Amino acid sequence: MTAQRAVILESVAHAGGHRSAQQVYDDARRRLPGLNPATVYRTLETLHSAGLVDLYANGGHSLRFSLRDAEHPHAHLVCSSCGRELELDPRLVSSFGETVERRTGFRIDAHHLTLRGACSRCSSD
Amino acid sequence: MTAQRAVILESVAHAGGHRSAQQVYDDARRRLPGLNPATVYRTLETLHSAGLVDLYANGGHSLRFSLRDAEHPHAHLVCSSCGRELELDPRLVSSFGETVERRTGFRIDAHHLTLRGACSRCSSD
DNA sequence: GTTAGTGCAAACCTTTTGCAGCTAT
DNA sequence: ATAGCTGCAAAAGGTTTGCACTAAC
Repeated sequence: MTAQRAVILESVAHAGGHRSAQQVYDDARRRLPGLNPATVYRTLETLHSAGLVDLYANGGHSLRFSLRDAEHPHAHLVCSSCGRELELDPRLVSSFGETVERRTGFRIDAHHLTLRGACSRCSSD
Repeated sequence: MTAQRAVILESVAHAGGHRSAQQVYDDARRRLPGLNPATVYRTLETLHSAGLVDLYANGGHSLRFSLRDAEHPHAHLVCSSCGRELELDPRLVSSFGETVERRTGFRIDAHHLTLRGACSRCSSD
């Protein structure tokens, strides 16, 4: 565990996670000047393989990273129109996941669950 | 409606949809040599605005396109391990969607619903 | 001395943009 | 003439790779 990794992991943990690589990079570099983007990506990949960090795609333009929290899987609701992101009650996610598994045998990875649609503000327009 | 658009639309419709821009491009160019990637993207955007084509992000590395089928929204279950794709009973999707909307005000776009996880075969390993 | 991690720069892939030419009204 | 599409080439944004250097066991 190097200084870079510690700083990067802290940055991911920061703000409850859900940060883009760019955000992690900016944040980490503030505390560790000279840090390189490649290091950020490589480290995030390493942390992901180690099961410490989740990654998912929020809309095709960048990867997102968050601390893994095995006890509390959650879904992301991404508004296609304004880009706002909300989190969905984990219980809703798990009960849906259980229903799907019962019916199809398919086990949804709740850590990667990203649902697109329209948030309350945008759908009322 | 130009020749390019017809060919691109056909390519999207092909194989039940869910194709990357690259797949659409390769397929369309086979029938219309000289076709340009920029034209594919611009046309897909146009078709999307016209409500003929859906687009969504599948895994962060490329956009996916499919024919819009307003009558039969469906979710896709993509196995992260073997790549197999299953379709999910639309009724499960809509009831989940209704619950989410009741609780959060967020209206999930069922046309863009792609869930990753492990299929029955792979999760029993 | 071997292995793992880092910085740097360059490559890469997907997507977007500027511009000139063409086609059909 | 005008407006809309297209091809081309170049740019843009995000991510990955090759390579040499350093630090740690």
